[in-house]
Amino acid sequence: MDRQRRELTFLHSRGGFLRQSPAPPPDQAIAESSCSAGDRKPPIREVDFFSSGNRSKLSSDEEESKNCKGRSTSTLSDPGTGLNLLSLNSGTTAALEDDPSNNDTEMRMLRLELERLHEENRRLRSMLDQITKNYGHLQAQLLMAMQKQAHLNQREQQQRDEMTTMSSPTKSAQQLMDLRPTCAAMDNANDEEKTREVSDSPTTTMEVMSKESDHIHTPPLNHPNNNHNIEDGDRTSQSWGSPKSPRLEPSKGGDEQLADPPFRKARVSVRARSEAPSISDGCQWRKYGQKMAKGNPCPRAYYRCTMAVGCPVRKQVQRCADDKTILITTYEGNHNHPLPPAATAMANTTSAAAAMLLSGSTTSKDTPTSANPGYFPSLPYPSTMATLSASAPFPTITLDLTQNHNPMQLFPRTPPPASATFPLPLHGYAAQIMGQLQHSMKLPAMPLVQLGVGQRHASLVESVSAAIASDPNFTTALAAAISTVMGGAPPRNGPDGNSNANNNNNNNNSGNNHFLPAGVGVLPGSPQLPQSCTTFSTN
DNA sequence: CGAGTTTGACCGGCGC
DNA sequence: GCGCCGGTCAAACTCG
Repeated sequence: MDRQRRELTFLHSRGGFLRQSPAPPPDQAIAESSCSAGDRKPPIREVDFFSSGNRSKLSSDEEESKNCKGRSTSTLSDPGTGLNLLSLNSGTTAALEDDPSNNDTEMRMLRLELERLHEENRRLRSMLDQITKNYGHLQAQLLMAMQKQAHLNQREQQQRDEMTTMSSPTKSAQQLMDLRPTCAAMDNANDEEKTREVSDSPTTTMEVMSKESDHIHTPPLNHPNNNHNIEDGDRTSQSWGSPKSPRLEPSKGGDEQLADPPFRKARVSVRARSEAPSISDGCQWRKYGQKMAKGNPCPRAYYRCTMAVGCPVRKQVQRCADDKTILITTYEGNHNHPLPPAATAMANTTSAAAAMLLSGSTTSKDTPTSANPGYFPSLPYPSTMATLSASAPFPTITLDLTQNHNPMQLFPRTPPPASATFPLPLHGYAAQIMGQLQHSMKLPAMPLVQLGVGQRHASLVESVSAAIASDPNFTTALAAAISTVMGGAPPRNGPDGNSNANNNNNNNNSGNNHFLPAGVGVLPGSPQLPQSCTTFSTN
């Protein structure tokens, strides 16, 4: 901002054209100019480096980028913006006309200067993109290296343990317990080893991008009971932030309680634009606290799920410090009760995200049949849309719904192997949304389930592309579909997701605890809905 | 009057 | 050891 002010001051001194601006404070003026310019250029993708290390490491670049972005919107938000300012601002013109002797020269100088700044802006932007990419690659490499190393260590340790098992069974048992971190239930010993490794390593978060943030609020997903990967962890640690609040979840799941290692829990954070104070996600919440968090002028509210006694699910709601229109909702824990369909749909997505986060880091890349790709860089999504939280005390996956993207970007850029399942949580939504679209736009039914993923994507893309081409109301239909899928109600139908269970196609939400492989698309009417999940829709 | 919210106090972890 | 901070508790308060 200082930089922006300096720039404005600079321009002011150069041409004096800003002098005529009716007086909004610099910040406001910037915002206004940004708005008036129409922001025809997509904003720099926001990259969240939750890790303090990363943050500190990249802070300068980030700052630079922000400044760059700010400058971009204030003085050269897009090609020609500067000129537009000059030409559209009558006051400016008048100011320049007051000094006819230097008009041409000043104009030329200003143009040159603006062009130069624009170039610099572009350079910085590309630098930021590059840094983001590099960061992703490095993190992936680091994780892989750590996993390999850990795997080797574990093997050695295991061999040693086996040698001594006969004499000290207790110790082995204890070690086994220790191997159960957040992603507790693993299918085999190898997974447990990997899991442990992961929990010790920096957390990866991926930010899934989505679109139409104004209408979509993704539900978080912590979920649950269906998800083996998270269930144990959540059950054992129950309350979120469990290390600090062990009493919150008195006694449930007795057996698992015995082992109560202070391992991390996965969190699912959702960033979505919303003017509403909070998002309704199909669950009932009771506020139990509010705090001012450091570094954010907006208070953080704490909610607890009240749909069932003793439900361990918590959520935090806070507005983004940088952009107060962005609501950040963080979910933790698994519901221990059936959810309304509206909530289930959402929860499915969020739980998939959580599962992905947890199992993703526990799954080796060389296991192609795994349901989850191991690292976000391998995900077929633009890495810049994913926020990775590496330093958070809990593994956190952030679903960023604040960016506008083409609906097609819900799908991977490149189709994954046909044998793979959807690697990312939003696929659940995507599938549902597509289902809604099929319905609302009379698209031919697509047997998604039978198709391989690649085919599925291809079909979807083709069909939807065709729909877009043939139906100008696609956006409307998409919005309606999203509203429906989000569990909320399509604007015309109903109030909010809390009670609007019937709007959702997924009615089979109770009692089904089958674990949904992370990212498996949930189709409307899919019987494989998780029992408990957290969902939300817009208010 | 019950359910939900507000808000100051309290607790425990963590960094210095 | 101390202070900061995040998270939770619980009494007081509000609202329908």
